[in-house]
Amino acid sequence: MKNNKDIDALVKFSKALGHPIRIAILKHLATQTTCCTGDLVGVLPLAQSTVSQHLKELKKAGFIQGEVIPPKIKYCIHQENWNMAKALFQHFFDGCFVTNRSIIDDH
Amino acid sequence: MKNNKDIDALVKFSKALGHPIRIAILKHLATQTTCCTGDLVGVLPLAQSTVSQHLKELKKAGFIQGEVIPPKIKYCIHQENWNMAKALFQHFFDGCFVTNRSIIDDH
DNA sequence: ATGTCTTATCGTAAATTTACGATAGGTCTT
DNA sequence: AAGACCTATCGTAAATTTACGATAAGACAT
Repeated sequence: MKNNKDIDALVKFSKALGHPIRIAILKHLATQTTCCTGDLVGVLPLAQSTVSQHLKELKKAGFIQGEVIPPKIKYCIHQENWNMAKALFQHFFDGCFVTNRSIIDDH
Repeated sequence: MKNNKDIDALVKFSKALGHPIRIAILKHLATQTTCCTGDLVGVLPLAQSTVSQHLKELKKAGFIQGEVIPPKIKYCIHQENWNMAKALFQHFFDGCFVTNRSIIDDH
């Protein structure tokens, strides 16, 4: 946790994880070999537009990616970013007790 | 990540981490042997009431605890819950991928 | 008791998030 | 070209979050 970019990333990831539906989506995606919006709509107690909105948030955070397979869109975990998020949280919880300088900007 | 209680806890922790000021507070608390509200107010670009509000959120999430040492209140990381959060995130990022079928079964 | 110091809470406005139905867009099939 | 299918986006209302100043609450000192 050395710079502001890491903090921003941590905040970004945390925000995305801060809703039970999005956790559910990620867990579902992680256990499916293939999964499109419609599948999630069928499982979640939400309107299609709302599910799409949550998918958009997860995509914006970098957790997932979509692949167009007409007429559907297959979603899956963005493995690289997933690992990055995992490392960020890990370092935060571990390394929060090692170095720190300025509270706002620890260059 | 077996039940809803874990998911709720994960969401609760994620929400608390979903704001840069709160990350800054946690990082600051983690490196101070002692730290009260006033110290944080002096360092953060926010009003006292706002800092107090963020501290309340962090306390609600379980990340921190306050000890009254008149006339101040000393805050510190709630170690037990901190470790619990760490474990939760770890299991979430790890355990979401107990199986990797992509090698055996494409799409 | 009064005043001081520190922090929490109240009241509020502005911004953001969440949810929905309706609609638009893109691709394939006929 | 028309229709069917799937998903994203738009417009929106309700709920939540964030920030502030003002005020209250608690403990000590005078």
